[in-house]
Amino acid sequence: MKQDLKKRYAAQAAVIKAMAHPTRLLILHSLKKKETCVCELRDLVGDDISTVSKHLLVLRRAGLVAARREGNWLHYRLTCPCVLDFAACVGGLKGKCV
Amino acid sequence: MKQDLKKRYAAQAAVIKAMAHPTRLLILHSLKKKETCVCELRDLVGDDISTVSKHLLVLRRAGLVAARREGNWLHYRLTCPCVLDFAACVGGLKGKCV
DNA sequence: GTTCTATTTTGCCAAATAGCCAAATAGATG
DNA sequence: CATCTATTTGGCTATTTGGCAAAATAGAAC
Repeated sequence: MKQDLKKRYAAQAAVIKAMAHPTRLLILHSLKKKETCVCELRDLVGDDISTVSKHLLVLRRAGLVAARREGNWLHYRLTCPCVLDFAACVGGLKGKCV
Repeated sequence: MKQDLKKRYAAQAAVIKAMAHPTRLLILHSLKKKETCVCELRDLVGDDISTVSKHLLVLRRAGLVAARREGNWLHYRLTCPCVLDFAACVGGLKGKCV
């Protein structure tokens, strides 16, 4: 495998991996509608808030979300809504393809 | 989180997770060009053939590839080329988005 | 300063993953 | 039948992940 190719696929895989969790997909879809603070996301997801925070860290590191502070709250937002078009494509994969 | 929603995101995440590895992305992109046997993929990837075989199992289970036997060889093919459009979008994520 | 609230970080554990090697399998061919 | 070839499976180890709970942090408000 050529080195530059290897690097490019590693970079792509890192982003895809960040999306590869049900909770994180839920968060991404929720953020598509509007900026949301962590506690609101915790209510939506239902996990411990520290767990939600870790998922947000994963998404932040991948460059998929960013945060904006407003008083005590951190408002998270999607940086690149286009990534969710993909999830829809993937949605009903089985059965549809050859 | 509503149950049906949870299930849908779990199903999507399973497919995305299958794509979330540099070697598997390489394999998928290679298969986009043409059907390929395992030994050819091993040469391309450079890992042990058993490792490549396991990656193919992951992709098969996700419904992303399928195999066709011809003599001694198994020819793998992409079942749903559309999934790769996404990888391109994800490629240069950092820097491009807000 | 202290206190309160939202969020992150740390520590821990169980489960999943990726890789190699060796052994097993499936089909072709002698 | 035995043998060869392509591929898969099983076993092992090292590493990563996801979850909770407790402790730490950052900023607002008193």
